[in-house]
Amino acid sequence: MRETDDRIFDAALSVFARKGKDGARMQEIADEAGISKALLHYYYRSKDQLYEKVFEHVMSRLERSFGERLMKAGSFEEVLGSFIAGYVDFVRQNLDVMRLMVNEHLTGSPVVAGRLRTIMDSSETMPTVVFVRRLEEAMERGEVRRVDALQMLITVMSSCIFFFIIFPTIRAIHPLAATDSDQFIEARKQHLTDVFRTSLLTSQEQAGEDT
Amino acid sequence: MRETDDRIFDAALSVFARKGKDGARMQEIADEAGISKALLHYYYRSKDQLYEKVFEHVMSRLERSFGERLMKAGSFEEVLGSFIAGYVDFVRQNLDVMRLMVNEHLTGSPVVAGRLRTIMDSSETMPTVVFVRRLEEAMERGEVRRVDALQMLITVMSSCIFFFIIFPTIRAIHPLAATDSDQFIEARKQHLTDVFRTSLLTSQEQAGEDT
DNA sequence: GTCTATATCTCGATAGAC
DNA sequence: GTCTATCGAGATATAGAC
Repeated sequence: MRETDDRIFDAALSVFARKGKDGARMQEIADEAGISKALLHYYYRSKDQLYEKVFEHVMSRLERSFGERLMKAGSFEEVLGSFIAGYVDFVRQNLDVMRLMVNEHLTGSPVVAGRLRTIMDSSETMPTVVFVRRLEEAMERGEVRRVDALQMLITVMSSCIFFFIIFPTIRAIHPLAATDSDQFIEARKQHLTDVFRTSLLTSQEQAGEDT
Repeated sequence: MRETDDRIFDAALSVFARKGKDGARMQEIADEAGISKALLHYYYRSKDQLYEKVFEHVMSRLERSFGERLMKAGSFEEVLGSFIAGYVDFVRQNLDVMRLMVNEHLTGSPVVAGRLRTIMDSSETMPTVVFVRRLEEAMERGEVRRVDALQMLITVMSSCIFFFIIFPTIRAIHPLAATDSDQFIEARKQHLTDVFRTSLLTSQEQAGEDT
């Protein structure tokens, strides 16, 4: 059996992610961790401190994710494919992290924006940072047509993340998602890679056009 | 000064959207509506009933939005442009509606999925329904290359919605969003229309390829 | 470290005056 | 219709035994 500390952490992340900071109940976290409410307070004096801790950890998990893999990619086409696959997999394996971040944004907690800015600036291996740099380089070389690189980043990220949020609804409208979600997710990676590759890569026959 | 009823409704939508159903506080709603907590209970017996009412209204607002406009569009290229512009504008003008729906999904409330299914089936003027049908027709005619129409819908919707969720972060990384958000949003419509048009429309020189 | 029991506070909801 | 005051449930947090 794992350390109590770990179980608390996972339970807290899960509950905070679903209910938000205010909606979360200490009792629910304790239950999910299989301990008493008192013990929960023994480890973390208050709900605020527990949330703080969870949020810290989430941010660091985001920071060191799959950036290195991207650095190694050769062509921008490879970068695009790796970014999409890596991002989708990361979100799938860290659903609660994603939910927590979304919740943070919805509640308008001022913490997020400032922190993300710092991370984006500092970490040279942040996948998002690598993606933008590689995209800009590829535009320079004429490998891809000219677009606003940051807008492109936002578009690709949105497409990789948002469907996880509304998955219950997607289940209701897409047959494959209902029957085999893993297969649906793989199909989605394919679809996204295809859509954005087709949109970006300049072939000889296709003249570049900008905004 | 508007009807008390209206003020309550707007306040409730706003607070529920930010905090979720559990996280929302009746006191906060009362404050935002500029009335006492007691009066709030006078209008709506319980928090559950208030939430129910708000949710009902939100769903109906989604249902009859900008579907008619889409029906009139001629080519699929027009459909695409109208859908993106219409969707982005709808979300911008109904931010709380979007937040509420996202919150519903995060909390795993079973209400959403079932309801959306019904709406998607029933309403022939739902923008999303129109979009998918028009896309499929355009593929038949060879006006656009073959893709999974539902995946495409998800991708376009994601790109139109998600950036509103993470707007605080976007402010921190995109200069235009920080200085003039309206202008940023217009630029985003342009970007999305461009990206997906380029990806989908088959020109003579460009052979269709599928998943 | 972990529990049960309890103190303390906050929230949803009601009573009753105006 | 609107308020102040308050009840009772349920939440966070603490005390104290093991």
